Amino acid sequence: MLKHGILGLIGNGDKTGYEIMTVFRDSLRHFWTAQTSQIYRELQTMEKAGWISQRPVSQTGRPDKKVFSITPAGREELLRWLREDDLPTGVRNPFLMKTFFMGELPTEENIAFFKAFRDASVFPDGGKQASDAVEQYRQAVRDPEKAIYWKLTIEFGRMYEAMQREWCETCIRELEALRRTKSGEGVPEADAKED
Amino acid sequence: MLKHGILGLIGNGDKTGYEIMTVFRDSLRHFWTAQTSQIYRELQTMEKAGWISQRPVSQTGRPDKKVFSITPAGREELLRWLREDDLPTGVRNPFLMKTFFMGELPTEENIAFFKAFRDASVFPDGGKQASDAVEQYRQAVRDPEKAIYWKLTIEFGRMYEAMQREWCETCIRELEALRRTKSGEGVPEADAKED
DNA sequence: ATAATATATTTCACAAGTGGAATATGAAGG
DNA sequence: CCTTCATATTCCACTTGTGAAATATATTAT
Repeated sequence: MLKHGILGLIGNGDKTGYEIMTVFRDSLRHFWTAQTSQIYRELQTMEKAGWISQRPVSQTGRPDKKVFSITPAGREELLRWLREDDLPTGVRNPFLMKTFFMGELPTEENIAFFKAFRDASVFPDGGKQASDAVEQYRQAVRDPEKAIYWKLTIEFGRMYEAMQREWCETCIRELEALRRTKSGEGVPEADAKED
Repeated sequence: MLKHGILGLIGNGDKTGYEIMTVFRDSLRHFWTAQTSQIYRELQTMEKAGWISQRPVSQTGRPDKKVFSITPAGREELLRWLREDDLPTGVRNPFLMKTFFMGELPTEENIAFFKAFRDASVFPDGGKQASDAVEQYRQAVRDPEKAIYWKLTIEFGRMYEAMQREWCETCIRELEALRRTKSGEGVPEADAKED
């Protein structure tokens, strides 16, 4: 997948490894993260596969750089990938993994965990920074239609965050109810009017 | 993370590699997937690390098996991991990666993609099968409090699916609007009464 | 001066995950 | 009888990702 992400970025215009790294860091981080080392490695593999080609550009006042362009074979591969319908495998949610085993810890600690998780956010600004990055990228690429899709990914990020917050609230409610049950253990049902 | 998931499962009661595989396949698949080979490999590493210990059990009518138990060191590690607060790195959403580059394909094709994605589901039964698995697992473990956390992970799955469907609807709406704009290009606004 | 920052790329050891095959046993179904 | 299924484990080649450092140049801030 990372390969194809990089391929797509180069497809939108020639880029150096460094530029690709900054795009991942600034614009795609809400749905994909990648180490610099990984990006440069993939670039090498992709060049060997003939998807992209390299052109050295010497600069004054800056280190020289290697500009990558997509080849016809690369463009073909990009379209093939976009059309391929292999629901990609491998869900992997570390937070749910922890949640699953939280019964090992005291309820109190878990309530605190969910409160912290609820208040954490990838979009602390409601996605403004991400939207700005898309806007900038759009001007560079000069294709307003593509920007629609970029915005949709940001919208997903926003909706995901909202859902996650809601889920955390559910968790907190459930655990607070559990806490009440435990503290009230053995007490004869004085008043069943509790909701 | 997989290591700790396996550790947690063994912490809930002795298990063979095969049993762990079935739990991942039947109950945790909505938030974590793992290959059999990976599970057995992790078991080896964990034994070397002293987190778990092995006990061979010969069976008649079945191949012999190796039953793993958690050690005191393993239990300690499990609690350490649960309390550790390293927001684990690495978001990775292949669907959003595709969405980001969909501008390469005709709008029509993308609408079809989102419709198919909207109708696909990990919980085609609304989570009933997962809930049943939890119920069964609860009876095996005999700790009703733990089941609360298991149900919370299923609830997350349900909310995630709902959110995803909603997002797909948004995508479809946006793209259908775009399609209308394109087909209506150059045509003077004959009737603005379209919704 | 000099320290930090931004640009730009490479290397390396390691950990984690994939996908497939191979091996073995007995039960159940046709 | 033969195949398929469920149990049970192992091995292997490969890809992907992590984390950290090393190297180099020039600008900007202290």
